[in-house]
Amino acid sequence: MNTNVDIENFILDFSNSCQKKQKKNFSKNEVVTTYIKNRNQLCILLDGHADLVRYDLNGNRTIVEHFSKNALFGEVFYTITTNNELLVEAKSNCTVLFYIYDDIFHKCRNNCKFHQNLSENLPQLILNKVTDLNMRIELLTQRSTRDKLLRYFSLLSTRNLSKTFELPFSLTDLADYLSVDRSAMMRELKLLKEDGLIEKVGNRIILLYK
Amino acid sequence: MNTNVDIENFILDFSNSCQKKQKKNFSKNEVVTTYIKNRNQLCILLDGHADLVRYDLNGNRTIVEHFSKNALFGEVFYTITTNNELLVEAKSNCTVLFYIYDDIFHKCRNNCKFHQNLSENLPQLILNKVTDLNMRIELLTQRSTRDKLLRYFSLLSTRNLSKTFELPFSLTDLADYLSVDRSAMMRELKLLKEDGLIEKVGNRIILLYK
DNA sequence: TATTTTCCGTTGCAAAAGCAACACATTATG
DNA sequence: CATAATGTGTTGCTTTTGCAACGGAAAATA
Repeated sequence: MNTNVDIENFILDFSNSCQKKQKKNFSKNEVVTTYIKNRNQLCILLDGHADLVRYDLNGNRTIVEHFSKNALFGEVFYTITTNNELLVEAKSNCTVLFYIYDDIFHKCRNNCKFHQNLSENLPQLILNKVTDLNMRIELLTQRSTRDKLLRYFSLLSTRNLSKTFELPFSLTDLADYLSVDRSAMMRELKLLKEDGLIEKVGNRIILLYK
Repeated sequence: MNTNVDIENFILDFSNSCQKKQKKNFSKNEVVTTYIKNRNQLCILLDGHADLVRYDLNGNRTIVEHFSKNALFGEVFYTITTNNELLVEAKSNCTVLFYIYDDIFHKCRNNCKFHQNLSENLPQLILNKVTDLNMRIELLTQRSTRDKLLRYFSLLSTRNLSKTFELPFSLTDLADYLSVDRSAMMRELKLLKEDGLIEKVGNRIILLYK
């Protein structure tokens, strides 16, 4: 079921017709939003790339999610239970729509075209998010750094329909995304190269197995 | 926004009125379903507890998700990209509704009460799942076994509104849920006790800090 | 109730991952 | 363009984790 076209149109409608929204642009490295208890914000990334980042008390930085076009984020999706900072950082110039989730559903009682579109399309958008999160969990449940790398590469390879692909992260960020120590990850990358499983040219990875 | 009552009613409606469904009972340890490519099944757990379990090629068992009342699962939420076995195992007697996702949305073009309810309530149900998955990711991104345990305990404590709570897992299963070695986890549990951070009486944990 | 199976708790040893530090390359920025 | 900031690649050492194995407790089952 390819719903991409539907979703494109829906988001356009959404971004043009809803009153209770804000549309903002951000440049690279700007903070798009910080997660705040009880605010219940819902955001749609119209364009660009951004990361949800957590800074914990040990000083570790974790990239919790990586967002690209049409990704959803905001407190609606996240029950905040710690004092860890959670922020969304723009990784490129990007455009974001902001809503308060409760508004959307209160207005849903009216029968306007916009809200009809909304209730038809939001499930699919959220569903995409769920599958993303499940892929993320599959990554994180790999027991070793090596397996995390291989799983991640295999995912990118599938997504690109090619054994060759660009990393969407710097290596430093990749470590924060896999939730491992950077130097340990570099060591493992070297081993993967030595074992002839991958090649790495700059930002480009080539899978050599299977 | 408390939507629990709505969702209860919706699920009742759902389970009584939809033609293209199956309702089945399972007893403890039975396999509820196996994830199969391109089937696109959607399941609702009406009652009981069940786990989504992955067996990987290294022989590791991972509890990917833990489901309780009203949880959603099935291939709709999961893009299968490996040959790892993914199965849902009943952890107690349970009742499950089975649908094929595509059917649900094709029928949505009609205006029957059931599908109106569906499109109103499914987003909220899925949203609950998203927040669950995000909590899961927060757990898995903890860098050490110790932090995973503490984070998990803190979650259960918040959920129970008490520093004392029952583990919903056997210790063996808990290790598979945190994606760590069981013996290493036991060692860490012992250290937590020795450091005076927790007490453990049978299946019951008592948090001693803060 | 007897017996098999699963789970708990522990340990020694090996392997993996984290930490800290550094040099060098690359990329931003005044 | 000069300089600062950030990212890459590497290494020695320490700590954590995983593995294998075992005995006993508890639970399921015949």
